[in-house]
Amino acid sequence: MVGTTESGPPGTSAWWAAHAERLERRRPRVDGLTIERIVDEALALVDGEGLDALTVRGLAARFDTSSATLYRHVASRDELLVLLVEQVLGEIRLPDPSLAGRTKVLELSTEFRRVLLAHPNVVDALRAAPLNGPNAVRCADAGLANLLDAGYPPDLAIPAYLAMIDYVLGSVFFRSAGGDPQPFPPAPEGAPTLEANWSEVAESESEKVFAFGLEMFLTGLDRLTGR
Amino acid sequence: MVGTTESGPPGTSAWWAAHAERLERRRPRVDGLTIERIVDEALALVDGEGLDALTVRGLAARFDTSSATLYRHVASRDELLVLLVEQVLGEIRLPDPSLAGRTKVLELSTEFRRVLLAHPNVVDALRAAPLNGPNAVRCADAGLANLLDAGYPPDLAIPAYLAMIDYVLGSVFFRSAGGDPQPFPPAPEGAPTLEANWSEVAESESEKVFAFGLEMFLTGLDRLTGR
DNA sequence: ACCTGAACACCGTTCAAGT
DNA sequence: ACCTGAACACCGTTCAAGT
Repeated sequence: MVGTTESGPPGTSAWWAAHAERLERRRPRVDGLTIERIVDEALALVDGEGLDALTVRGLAARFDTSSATLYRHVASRDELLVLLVEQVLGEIRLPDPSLAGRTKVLELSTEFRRVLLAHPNVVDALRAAPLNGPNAVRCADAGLANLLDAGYPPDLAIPAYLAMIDYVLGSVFFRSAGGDPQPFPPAPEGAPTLEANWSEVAESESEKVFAFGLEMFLTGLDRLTGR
Repeated sequence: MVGTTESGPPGTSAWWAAHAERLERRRPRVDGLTIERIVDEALALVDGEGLDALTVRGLAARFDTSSATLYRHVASRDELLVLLVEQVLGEIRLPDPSLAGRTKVLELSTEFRRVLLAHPNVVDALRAAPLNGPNAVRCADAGLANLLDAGYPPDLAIPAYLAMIDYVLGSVFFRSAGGDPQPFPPAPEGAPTLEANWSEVAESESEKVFAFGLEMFLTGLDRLTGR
């Protein structure tokens, strides 16, 4: 991308600041492309065909143009991933502030998971770069605030916060980018315990498993804090 | 790979059966290559340079040969990923059977996580194909057996089992393939709650966070089962 | 100043031609 | 029968040459 001022790698705070400036300074282009249109199209492409299908060439083709032309709007494929993630995180609706803390904790976790499952092919991009976009920061702050609001002391709320983020990500892992429909659990041949419980294991709904795990976790927290 | 009998996609039970047969039928090759040597080298490559660096051409180069030659031993890059995953899962040591059930649950989860963190670049390959290899099946069966052995009834043990696998995977997500060193949490600019707790958040050890989450989860299970 | 065809250094995979 | 150079259809990214 010609004329880009140095701003560090995509996704860093410095890059986000420079990005905001670029958006303000921009003038109309003859090709009619904007970052917004490009990211929208990229998300449609990734949702439909997977993260690997997001190639600069392929995306350019959707606009009937060449990769070189796209590079006048986006500095790299990595930058595209950063913008894609921020766009998806923007779909997360924070719980009503007036709700009880524990309810907000449950709701935000479930909402985070819902949005990731709405865009499973984007999940891998979450770790491609730092998560310093406005939407990421907004959600990250709310997550910790909710736990504190629920009354858990900081020395429990903080590890609980970090553990819950891991849990949400793990709960979508096998259904995310490039994932086989059912990689796990394995066929139970040669696995006596799995075989004996196979119908219950195979029929488990991931939604219910997630809610169960979340509830167990919070119940443990409650017991530890004497509730 | 010439002469491969049809056996379904890599990672399926049918494929594993055919794979075992192939290993038995094989005769020495003039190039001196074996699947074992290829997988060992692939793992070294992935551990050192990431999953994306595992290219058929690049791997062939490590044996001073061409990609076409490698394709006489391995049918596809996907097959390589399946074998890589199985190799890594083979490093998981199951807990001593004589230990208490709850202890075994904690130990196996921690061991699973340890092995994944020893090969963070392999983690993504876990969902590339079904997990029906002998090592995967062995570990999967032990995981459920341990929970039942701990005394949790099947209708709790099964969702607990599935939730715990998700949790382990989530706990390594941000440190796995292609992951930035520290993508999360974000820099706390504009995030008042994160900012107020920043030193505690930033200094959290992922090992401790993981153990905390696991303990909370099992404590919740204990309470639900009246313990 | 802005745009882009063509090139560079890569991919996974196949197969005809060699031994 | 076994092996592999060369090709096919792709990548991300750059830049000289055009307008």
